[in-house]
Amino acid sequence: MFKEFGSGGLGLADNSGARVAHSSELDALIALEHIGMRRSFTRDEEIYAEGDRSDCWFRVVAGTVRSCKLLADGRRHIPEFFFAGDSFGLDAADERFASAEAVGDVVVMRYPRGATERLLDERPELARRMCSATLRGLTHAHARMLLLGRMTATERVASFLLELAERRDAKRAVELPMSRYDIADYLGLTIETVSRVLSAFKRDGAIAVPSPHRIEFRDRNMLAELCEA
Amino acid sequence: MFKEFGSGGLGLADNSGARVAHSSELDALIALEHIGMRRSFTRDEEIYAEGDRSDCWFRVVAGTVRSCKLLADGRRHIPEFFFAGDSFGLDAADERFASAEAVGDVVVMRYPRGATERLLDERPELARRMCSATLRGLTHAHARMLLLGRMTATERVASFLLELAERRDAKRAVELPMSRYDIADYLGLTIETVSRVLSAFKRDGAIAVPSPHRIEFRDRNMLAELCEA
DNA sequence: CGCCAGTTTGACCAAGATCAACGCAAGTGG
DNA sequence: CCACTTGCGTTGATCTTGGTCAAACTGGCG
Repeated sequence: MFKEFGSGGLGLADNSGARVAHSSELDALIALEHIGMRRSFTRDEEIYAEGDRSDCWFRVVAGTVRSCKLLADGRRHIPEFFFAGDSFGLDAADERFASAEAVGDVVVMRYPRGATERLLDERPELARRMCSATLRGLTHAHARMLLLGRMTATERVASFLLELAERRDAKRAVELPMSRYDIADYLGLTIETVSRVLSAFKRDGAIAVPSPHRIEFRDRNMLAELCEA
Repeated sequence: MFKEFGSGGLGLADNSGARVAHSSELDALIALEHIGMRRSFTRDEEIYAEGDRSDCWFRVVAGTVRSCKLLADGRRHIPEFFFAGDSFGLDAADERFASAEAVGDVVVMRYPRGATERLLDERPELARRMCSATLRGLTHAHARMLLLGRMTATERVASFLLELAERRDAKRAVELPMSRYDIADYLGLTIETVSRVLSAFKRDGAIAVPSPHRIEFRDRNMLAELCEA
């Protein structure tokens, strides 16, 4: 069910686009790289906080980023994970709705908002790309609402594993860079439920779990059947 | 918590924008109106179906539209309602992810995709507006994920009432154009739970319900406290 | 070796779903 | 004009899924 992902890439690392960027587009992408700055973060470090001014956006170079939203009583929700090549932090409001944190060690490019907007004015092709990345993000958000609103715990975990596999282009196994807490808060469940569902999948021979952060697919069909609309 | 809404308007009916459109922008918006066609739909009529080619998008002129996603076993989810002034159906994928249906009698403007794209190429201001409407839609989607993933039934219904009131600019009372089924599928609950929560609010003096489709606020604070992050 | 964080497992509990009955107003047809 | 139906909405009783609380396991590291 997950054909569309994240806020997506913008093209440099984009291997899903049908056409190769022609030269003016390529120029634009190179120009974009010039206004960006490389930044590194370590595990659990905050890239930006809820309520910060959203005066820049990012692209993941390496590692995994989670965005987080906290409720007053401590309940946490993770609207999205971002992997290498994904953009994040491009926001309509000028205050951050959610924070962004490094799941492990992370390298990102940071693009200031002002310079980006000037660039977009000059390069309509780039603006187009940016817009369609946002649109893809919206599609993905809709798929996630369906998951959170109407799917069972089993279906959620199965969808999650397959989504991850597809995003990371993994056929036989998938690395889980995030903790059970992160997975639970992404899926609207508790760590115990996530753990139990994974154990059930293991029992049923759908997956193997050689280490808590690695899942091997044994019967991918079984998982796929669980989450098809 | 709901400061940002739907896929938003694009300007003609937009009273929230800080600046008045200057003349070239206005031209662009008028040009947009020229490529649109007025269409009417009656209660429960389908505006487009899941899987249709997404070769156009719409703006609601009057009435309420729901978008719908059906799971194989009949479970339904409503990712979004659209009211007068909201745009919908602008999609990244070229197949519709969800259908759109008229909640009651509805009038919409229909804009073909091709003509829109040509217009956007000529009018960067309009493209900018379009893009930021999409971005607002994404913010709203994130708020909805939080609701579906982490909020209780009581909090969901309270948020829903306040969201509706804010979107329709209603201070003391709000009209519910949709059925309890629609509300339930929007909030990831059942009709029974929605009904029970409304009854509880009534008992507690937070609202009055003179008719099933009209809610009057008696203690808005009580509702607000229930859903603040 | 023992500690610690993260994960798993088990026993129990509760929020919300399900199933079923009832209410109520708007049609409909005799 | 009044029975009868029909489509929603409400309420109540019971059940289930997933949450809560608590204990046990596991692998890495001082």
